[in-house]
Amino acid sequence: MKKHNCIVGDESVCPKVKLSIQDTLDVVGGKWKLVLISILRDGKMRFRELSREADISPRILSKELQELEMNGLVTRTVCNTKPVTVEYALTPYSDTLSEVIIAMHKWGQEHRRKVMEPSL
Amino acid sequence: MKKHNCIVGDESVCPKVKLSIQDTLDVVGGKWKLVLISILRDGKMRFRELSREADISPRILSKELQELEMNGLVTRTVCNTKPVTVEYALTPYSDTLSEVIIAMHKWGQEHRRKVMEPSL
DNA sequence: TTTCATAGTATCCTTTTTGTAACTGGTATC
DNA sequence: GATACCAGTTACAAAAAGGATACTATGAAA
Repeated sequence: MKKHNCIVGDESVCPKVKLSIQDTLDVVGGKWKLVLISILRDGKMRFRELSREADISPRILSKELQELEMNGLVTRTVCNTKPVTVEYALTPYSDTLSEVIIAMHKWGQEHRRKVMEPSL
Repeated sequence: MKKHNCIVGDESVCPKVKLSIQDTLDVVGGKWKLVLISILRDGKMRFRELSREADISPRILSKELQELEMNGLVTRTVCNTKPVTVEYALTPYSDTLSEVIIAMHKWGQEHRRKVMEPSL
């Protein structure tokens, strides 16, 4: 079978792929982060909007956004509006996740199509 | 901001991206599935091997493999060997996940590189 | 003054996930 | 027979994730 181009030689199989995937999952794993990012790709959004859009409770949303902010994927901007509003937007760095998001988007679509096939 | 090509018109933002991502996460979300698939891309492997390779306990591994098998991503083959061995291998369908896995692999590598940057 | 909207936080609870350790059953080896 | 390896399963525990509800604080509108 095809081996990956692996710089470090070791035990039996290169650990880099496994590690890389795990690193990625550490940052955008879980139920919500990629969903939130994919929603924010349509443009910045306020807290409540995002909450409604993603159908996620404030508590979880708050936590997820903090984590995304910590990892430099999202910015939080407080606006001087009538009731103070807060805008969340993607950072340029988050663009590096485009491939991942697009790939998952495409796969999800195709998979649904496949699963929906009439009793094949 | 750019809108996605959306067939169904609705509330405010197209739900298809969100749904597609969630569909994907339903199948390969969680801590292990993508890791296991990425390991199996190097070739079929037996239960214990996989357990050691991924550093995952038999209980979890068993459950994850069952779910992957249910979703048509992995095959389970019992071999008539001295002590019975069981081989797990990827299905052709799992190849459709290549883009996702490669994208996550690349991103994880790049992200680690970025995070490791000496006190930038 | 009461009410509503904003952006969260606090509290409590349930569900899901993950892990550990021990154990089954089969075959082979010592 | 005792031991060891394989592929799991079972029972139990711990932790993480997720969710519901209520609440804070601010300011504007009714």
